[in-house]
Amino acid sequence: MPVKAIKTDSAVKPRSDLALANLRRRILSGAIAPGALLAESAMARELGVSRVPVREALFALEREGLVVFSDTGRAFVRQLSPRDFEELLQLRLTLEPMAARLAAAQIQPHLHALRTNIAATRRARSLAEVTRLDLEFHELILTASGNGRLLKLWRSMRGELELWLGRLHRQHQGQRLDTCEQTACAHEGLLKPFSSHNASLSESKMREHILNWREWLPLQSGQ
Amino acid sequence: MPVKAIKTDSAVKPRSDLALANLRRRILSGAIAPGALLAESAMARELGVSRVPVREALFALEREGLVVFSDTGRAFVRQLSPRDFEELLQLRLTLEPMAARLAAAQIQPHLHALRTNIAATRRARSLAEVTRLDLEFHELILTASGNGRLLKLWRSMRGELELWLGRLHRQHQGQRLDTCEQTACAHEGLLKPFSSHNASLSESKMREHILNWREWLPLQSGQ
DNA sequence: GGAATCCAAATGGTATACCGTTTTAATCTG
DNA sequence: CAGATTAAAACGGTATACCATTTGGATTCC
Repeated sequence: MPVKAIKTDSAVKPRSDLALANLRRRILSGAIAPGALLAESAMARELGVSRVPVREALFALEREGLVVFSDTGRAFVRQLSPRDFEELLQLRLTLEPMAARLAAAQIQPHLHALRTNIAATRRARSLAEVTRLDLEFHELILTASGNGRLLKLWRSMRGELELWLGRLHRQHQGQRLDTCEQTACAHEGLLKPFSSHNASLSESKMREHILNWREWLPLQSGQ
Repeated sequence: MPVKAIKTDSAVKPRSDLALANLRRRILSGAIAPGALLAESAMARELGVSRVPVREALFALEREGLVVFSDTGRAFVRQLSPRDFEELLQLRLTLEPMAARLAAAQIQPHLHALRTNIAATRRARSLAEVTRLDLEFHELILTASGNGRLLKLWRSMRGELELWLGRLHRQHQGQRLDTCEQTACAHEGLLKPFSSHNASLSESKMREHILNWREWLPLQSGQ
């Protein structure tokens, strides 16, 4: 055993991860407005790190869809139009039913996590929490599909979804607090065809579920 | 007019783009073997630039699927298994028929480019060129779909496809030189339902086309 | 001979510094 | 006052340097 004392495994937090988490949180919470400039120097100063990790974080955020770069290399908080949201929905309507079909055959090991998620949804105390759990439920299905790339594609859209939903909720505070139970029920309904390993029914139910979900949303508003 | 002489618009080549293009070419051509370590310092020395632009290029290549990072941050040339390729095909079978359906309504402005592509495919002199034109044809459809995110998702898979196909061709040199005409014909067949704006037929023909294409490939081999 | 140990070289993460370009705003011009 | 000009500040791209960790192999030990 080395004299050097205990090796703490690692637990070394890269500063770029710190910057990433910080910026992501502030963008999703709306603390940084859509369209705002994310200057490397300013962010670095705020976070007490150098520009290099900030730079990496910005690239990562671009991949998540939360940030866009101008042609001169400046980073801005992503702005979304209703059109953007429709595009995302179109993709969900293709990818998620596919995931549901694939997942039906091998859902067993994931059932516990799914049920836990539904229970947590019922106990959720805020719209933001319901949204997070909702997306998590869907991501669990994507995971269960067994197609790693499919999951990756979904994750690359998740940031944009959260961005849009967060802004939507902030514009309609207090409304639709019943979403909690509705979401839980809808997800429970999805679980049935999964449990019986019915692939084609899982697929069509998922498509229907996403279409319904779309109807619930207040669709107006821009940015 | 400024005294300072002519402003050459820009034409300033970022060194990171140079590094990106160089590495991409060498990886796709097989000059750098699958699984090989891509050390930042070595690449920087070779290219005569500092590590910073190399670093950026590596991140970009990771996004393209040509490079993977170990948990300690080292970059390696991507290795692909038959399973990976099957996942890609599953996704193509979902995304491209969808793109075809959407594109059918608004294919008009893209017909010329598509026909030019087919003509070029007929004149292609190497398997690599056919592959490039083949992928370009499909990317044109994705573009015509009008869903920008759909195109982005496709592009994030394109690198992996090229990687796999390149390796496959190098293992079966000289075979299937008739692919040239076959590909052109298949693509011409696809063009018909597009021209008549038949969305559902475009969709199913595209699905069929991809399935056929899969059959043509020599499926064995790993890495 | 095989496994644990240890050390030197290699590697990645990050801070700092420099430079050309882009922005921005103040100034000038009509 | 509106538009063009220009100069200063801000910003991004990149080179260099330093440090902690990782790696790979030589060495040691059993």
